[in-house]
Amino acid sequence: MSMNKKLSSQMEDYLEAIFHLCREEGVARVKAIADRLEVTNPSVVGAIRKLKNRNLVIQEPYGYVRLTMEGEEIASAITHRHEVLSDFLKDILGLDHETASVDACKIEHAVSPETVRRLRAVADFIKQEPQINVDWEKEFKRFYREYLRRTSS
Amino acid sequence: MSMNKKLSSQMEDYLEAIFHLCREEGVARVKAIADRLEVTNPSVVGAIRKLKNRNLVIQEPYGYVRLTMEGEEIASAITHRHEVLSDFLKDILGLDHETASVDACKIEHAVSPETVRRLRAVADFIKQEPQINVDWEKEFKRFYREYLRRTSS
DNA sequence: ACATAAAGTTAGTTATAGCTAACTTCAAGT
DNA sequence: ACTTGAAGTTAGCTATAACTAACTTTATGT
Repeated sequence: MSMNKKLSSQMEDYLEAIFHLCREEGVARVKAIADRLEVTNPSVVGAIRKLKNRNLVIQEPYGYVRLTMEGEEIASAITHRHEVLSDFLKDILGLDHETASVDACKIEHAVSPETVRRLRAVADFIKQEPQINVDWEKEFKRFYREYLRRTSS
Repeated sequence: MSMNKKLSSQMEDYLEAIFHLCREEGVARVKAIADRLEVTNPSVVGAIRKLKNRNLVIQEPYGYVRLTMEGEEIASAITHRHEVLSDFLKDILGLDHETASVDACKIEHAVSPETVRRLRAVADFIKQEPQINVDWEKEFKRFYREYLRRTSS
């Protein structure tokens, strides 16, 4: 059903924000969405109108914003992508939490499902595989320090 | 000097296309850029006008398009990002060349320089580190097959 | 050399997505 | 109950980046 043209990265961001606000506060308000995404209220209103037309959100006039079942499905898929990416950036690349989350936000709109699956698998492989008997965090950190020294000179 | 507001991903794509065409054919033509990016001639003309205003390309009227020194620098940085990503997707995640290149094209506009450096370092680490005495391609492929079997059920 | 095709260009339209300013509705506080 | 401020909304503007249609310039084939 619901003829599904791909969502723009902006619309994905709105969906994701609404998803998290509903989790955290039970409900999403225009103002809260605007604050989270650092845009103005009118921008949020415009975005919600589009998402309503696609049957991804519901909103009683002047009131709460909630995800429809379909919106919920899409939003949790996006959130999953975000988490896989952010975990990979933290656990494998060793980025700090903040940088990992910011980078994941940008990348999450660009990666294919197949790449997400494989990124997750690589992270699991490195962490679980007994043949890789290396303290990844420690050893990669050491390697990366040396790597920077070599390439910056 | 050239006050450097960040380029949009579209402008990055144009620069990159011009860069490759100049490499491959010595020179870039509007038509060739349009074909490569699958857009129309007027779109290319508009993009070139913007890049000219930023002093990133030169074009004699009705003629060839070439990169300025500054354009060349930026374009090769973008190309480098693309190659690191595409290598990582191929060599570490095991994606086929085509998928890796397409995905790299989309991701390359989103990743921070720090993440690119670390992705490259991880690829080198896995390939070079003697402590990881694993035939990565073979072992990860095996792991991923099993991983898919587990998670799809 | 000249007609014709190909390439480049311009003008004008569309869609997305942001903004400000101005207005409406809702919720409190007194 | 009424005022006031916060939240939601609308209208209208801006910028980016694509498109088509129509025009100009350049290149080519006979």
